[in-house]
Amino acid sequence: MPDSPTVGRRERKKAATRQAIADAALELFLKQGFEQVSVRDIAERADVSTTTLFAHFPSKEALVFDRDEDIEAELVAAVRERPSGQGVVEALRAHALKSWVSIASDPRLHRFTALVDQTPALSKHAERMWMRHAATLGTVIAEELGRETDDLACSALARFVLQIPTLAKGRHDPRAAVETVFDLLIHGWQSQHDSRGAITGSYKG
Amino acid sequence: MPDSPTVGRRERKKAATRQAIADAALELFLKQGFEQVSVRDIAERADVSTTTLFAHFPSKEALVFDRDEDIEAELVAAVRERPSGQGVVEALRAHALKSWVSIASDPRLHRFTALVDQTPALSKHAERMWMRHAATLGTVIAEELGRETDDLACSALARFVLQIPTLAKGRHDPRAAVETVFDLLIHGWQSQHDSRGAITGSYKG
DNA sequence: TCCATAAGTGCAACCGTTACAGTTTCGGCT
DNA sequence: AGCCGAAACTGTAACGGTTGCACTTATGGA
Repeated sequence: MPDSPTVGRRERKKAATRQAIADAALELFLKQGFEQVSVRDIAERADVSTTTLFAHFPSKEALVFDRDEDIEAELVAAVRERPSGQGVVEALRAHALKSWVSIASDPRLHRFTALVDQTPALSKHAERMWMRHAATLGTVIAEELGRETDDLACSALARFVLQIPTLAKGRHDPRAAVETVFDLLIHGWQSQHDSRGAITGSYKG
Repeated sequence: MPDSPTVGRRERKKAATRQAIADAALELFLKQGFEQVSVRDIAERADVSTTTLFAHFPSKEALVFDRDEDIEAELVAAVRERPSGQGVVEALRAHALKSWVSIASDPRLHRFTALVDQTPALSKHAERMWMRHAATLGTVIAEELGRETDDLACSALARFVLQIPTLAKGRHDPRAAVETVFDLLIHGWQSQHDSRGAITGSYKG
């Protein structure tokens, strides 16, 4: 019994097909580049019809991010199952450091991250992926805090936190970048007073 | 002399062509819906070839946001030409209230905003538009404050501020939403302590 | 055992987008 | 005034992502 109970042959085959498609896609993309591979090539390699391919993935770009749903689930879990007494922001910070940063800097995934970074269509898609999760995350945060589902502070927090992966990407020290931005979110930009120039000056300062 | 000097016939004709295309597009989109109109229809209506159409606009979606560049220019100007002594954040807040909020709630533009809101491809494109401006805005802010071009606090501020249009859209009081989010950016989420639940609780709180 | 239904197939078409090779139109320069 | 290179524009054809459709096959539950 390879899986959890009540998983019939049908579902296993479906998962296998999906995985075969994702694997074929990644392999071809890494070898030839995203633009150089057509969905028909991928379907061929995975031995399915293009119709089936699009039954499993909504677009060519989505083939690369097949763990999309898991990532959202982990994000939600990080907030929902945080240690009692821990604030939502701290839970998100911990999750960001543990999951995003280490994944992004894992040398085994370097070829993957390079592929995404070097392909505009994929970077674009990744960015939109995070924003799609923002709505979900926003309602989860609101729920956790007992606020209205569409509470503005919660929606804003969700959107801003999910900008962080994009913001940290490509920095020499992504970990430090994540920490810095979380500190900014917590304390606000008024704390940005230094000798050079204040971000939040008052009128006639 | 209809324009500024040194504007020859060539440039005027080019601008006219561009405008004709944008006008044709908007007219058809409003009448029949974005998906129901093909770029060939639009080109036909504007009496140009589809090749010409794509020489002026990079995509079908972009036909709707032909003021894109002006909007970015205004954004940059709002920061660069702010009253002396005014903080960057305050300048952005003022610009948001003056330009974005009033445009978004202008009844004359209702059909336009409704079109965008009801067409996923267009909402998506609008959101990406703002993010494209984030890079520019980030460097301008950094420049104004005499920081490194890629200063993290500046990049983050730019991205977050440009989330605000999306965040405020669809709220019953967009103006209040803008104000609230700017206050959050300035003071941070630690200020979110109320009787129900603190966003930034500490461990073992 | 039988059947409703989900998964997969193959084909054809739609449509956004681009390459290409050519023509017309300007604007600067002599 | 007249020439020339560049810019704007054209028409056609193709490419490739995506979808609709009618159909077959396999599966799990009744």
